[in-house]
Amino acid sequence: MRRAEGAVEPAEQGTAPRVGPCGVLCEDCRVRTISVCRALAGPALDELEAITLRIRLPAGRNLFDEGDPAESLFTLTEGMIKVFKMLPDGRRQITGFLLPGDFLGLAFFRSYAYSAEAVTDALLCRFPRDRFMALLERHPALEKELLSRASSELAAAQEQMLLLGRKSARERVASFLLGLARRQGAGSTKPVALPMSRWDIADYLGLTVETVSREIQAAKASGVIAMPDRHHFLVVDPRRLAAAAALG
Amino acid sequence: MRRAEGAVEPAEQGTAPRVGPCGVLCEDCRVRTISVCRALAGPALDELEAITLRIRLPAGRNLFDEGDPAESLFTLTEGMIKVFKMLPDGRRQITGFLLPGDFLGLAFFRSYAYSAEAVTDALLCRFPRDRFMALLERHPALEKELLSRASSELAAAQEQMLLLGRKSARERVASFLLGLARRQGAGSTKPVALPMSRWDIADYLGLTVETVSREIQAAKASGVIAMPDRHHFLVVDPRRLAAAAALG
DNA sequence: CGTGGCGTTGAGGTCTTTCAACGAGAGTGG
DNA sequence: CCACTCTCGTTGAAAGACCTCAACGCCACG
Repeated sequence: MRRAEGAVEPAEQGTAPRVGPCGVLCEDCRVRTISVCRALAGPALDELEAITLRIRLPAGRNLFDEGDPAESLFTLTEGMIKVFKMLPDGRRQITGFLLPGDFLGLAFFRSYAYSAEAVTDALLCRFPRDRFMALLERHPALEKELLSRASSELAAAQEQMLLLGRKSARERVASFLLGLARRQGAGSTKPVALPMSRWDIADYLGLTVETVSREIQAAKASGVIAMPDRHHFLVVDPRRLAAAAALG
Repeated sequence: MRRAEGAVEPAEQGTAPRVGPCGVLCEDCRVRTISVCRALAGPALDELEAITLRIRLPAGRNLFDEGDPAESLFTLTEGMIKVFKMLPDGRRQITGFLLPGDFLGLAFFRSYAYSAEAVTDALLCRFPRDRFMALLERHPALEKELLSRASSELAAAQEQMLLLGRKSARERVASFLLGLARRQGAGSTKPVALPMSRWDIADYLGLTVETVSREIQAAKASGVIAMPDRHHFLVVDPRRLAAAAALG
């Protein structure tokens, strides 16, 4: 869990695409970056672009730790990031898995209240905190967008509290699979990516790996889902999966 | 759980204090209201005051239900409110207990994502949603304050996820008591109010009433806390209580 | 004085965890 | 190429923390 020294480069400003750490994908990833930032910043896009740094984070590398000074904010443009808190004795609770487009580091505090680590290789936009805050002053629309996102995150957090406090192991796993399928916009034929380890799933659902493994096997055996391999699944029976998730 | 018809009155505008449902406390509660709203609105106070309605909510009455159209936002000025989500079969998860000064109903959605109910008799300021949003447009400082509060709430939610997902019953109860004591700014001699029922505590900590009762008794028996009565406690041994809470 | 909600306590049950073993696959180095 | 090691994932058996069911005391209330 060493600190990220992930390749950092200033945002593209000239016309010719530079070859960065992303190699040939660089121009493509720039397009995606702009698309994600536009969703975030709207009319403030140009100014946001000007303070954007691009970061590549290899799988397993951590972005920052709980307690680190919160010097940057991020948006994820590609890959998956996990966000978690730990107890002194090593117990861990993953509070979220981030997908492209998600915002990270919304902290009005001096230091991060949680740690963040790459699940898969990831690409992020990094914004220096002070410059981002200055941008916020000039663009109320950006602030409103952030408030809206914070509001959504809060709703998701409350849903997760319901899961952790009141759902059985079977319901937790079903809810998790269903949520993942929905976020990835999967029909019942398209396989859903499950890139995180069973340990990560367990720490997200407040269970042990063994229980997670058993429940996934049970779901497979009952024909609710199918698994082409251990890191992809198909929702075979959405109705039964939803029922198993105890949707409220 | 009927809907709140709690006495609603327009905010004071004249000079002479009207006698409202709060009776003789009205002027006092107006002072408190303004103080709370100033913390929220800063320089926008006057405009906020102009759209403020005061509500009195008796203990046990609910303010709104999950799914209701989100027509209002609130701040609590006195008493305690609980916020919760439910599953179709009746299982309940309380996601927070609100104290005076706390903001409620921060939803950029059409409807509330949770229910809210008074734990004790409560006084609130109610802001019509559309007028509040219009105010937000004109006062970026107010928006920033909201973002800051949302950010704090998110941090608290993550802390609670850690509790629900990874802490033992003993640790949960200890964390809860400690958190309550801190929020009420209690020294080790001043009793801390515990106005909610054991059922509420259980639904907040993801436990059963019986387990909550047993753990509270155990804490009492071990001399970590003392209880003058069933709804107040004293932190006798802060160090041991903190240790029992598995602080991270 | 009966009734009902709240809180506590006891005994037994069960769901999840703990402990343990094993197979598959990836990376290493001789 | 082949041991060797390590992580990941799965499965089984046993243990335990918390839940369920039940009974009881207390207090407010009609």
